Amino acid sequence: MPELPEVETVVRGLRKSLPGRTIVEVRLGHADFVDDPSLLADLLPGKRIAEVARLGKFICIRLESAPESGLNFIIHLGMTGQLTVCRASHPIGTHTHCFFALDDGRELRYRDIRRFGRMLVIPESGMDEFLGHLGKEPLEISAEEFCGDFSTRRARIKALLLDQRVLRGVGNIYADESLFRARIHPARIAATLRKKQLLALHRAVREILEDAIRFRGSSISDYVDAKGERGKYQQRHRVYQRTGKPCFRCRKKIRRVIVAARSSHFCPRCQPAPRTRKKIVSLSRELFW
DNA sequence: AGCTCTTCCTGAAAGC
DNA sequence: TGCTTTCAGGAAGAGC
Repeated sequence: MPELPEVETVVRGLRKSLPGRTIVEVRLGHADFVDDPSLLADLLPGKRIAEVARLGKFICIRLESAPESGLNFIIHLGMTGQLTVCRASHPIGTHTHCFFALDDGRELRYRDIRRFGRMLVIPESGMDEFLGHLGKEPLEISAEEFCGDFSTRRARIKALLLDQRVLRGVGNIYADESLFRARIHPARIAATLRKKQLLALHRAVREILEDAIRFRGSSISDYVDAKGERGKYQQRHRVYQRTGKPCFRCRKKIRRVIVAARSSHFCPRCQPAPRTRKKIVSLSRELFW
């Protein structure tokens, strides 16, 4: 699934071919995930691509066309979205729903098997409001800000890591991998963590994401970059989808539990279960240990 | 505030 | 073998 490292890899790829190109035609197929399909088809043709950026898990393609102010073409890949650039003659894969023809004979294509993605156009003037719904960039947030944002929250740490209003870009894979690196159990209440643990987590999130970007992301099922190539970080996962396999640190079997309605993988020895009240201690043993 | 459940969707995998 | 069921998950919304 595309999370920050995968989206960053796609964005870096798009940056090599899109800036300077003009979109000449928009063709939409089964595109019910587009907020306003006719607006998209009306506004994009004739627009020149100025730059490509990443905002959390969103891809932001900035369009310019004097004398109007800029427009932002925003894409979220959801679970199975693929945004690639290829020759217009390139064979079309199944579930390819959007085509954006460019002025150099190539096409920006969007393929999305489950159609959990999202596409919208936002004028430059609306970007502040859009960004207001998103938390801080995990690669930019300082240790102080990170500790400040987490230390007062009574929610489970895993739920907060996944909450895009807290940090933008972390998803299930990197939340689990970061918690393992910081040796924190996913069900721990954020406010009960020691400063030292929050600092370790801040650092772990950053290191894991940077490492994953270096390996061009994780390809679990459908993720590919802008050239259609798979990532390699899935080979380096320490806990994610390793249920029953030995921990790389201590050899204890990796466990899987549901936290924040998401499967969460962790090492029961390296990431000790949260303390619980006596009454439910046996239940908690069963769930977390 | 924070949790759980539901919805969207398809394909892989498990169950029978 | 082949059909049916279950599950996975990012995000948003409902309800508690």
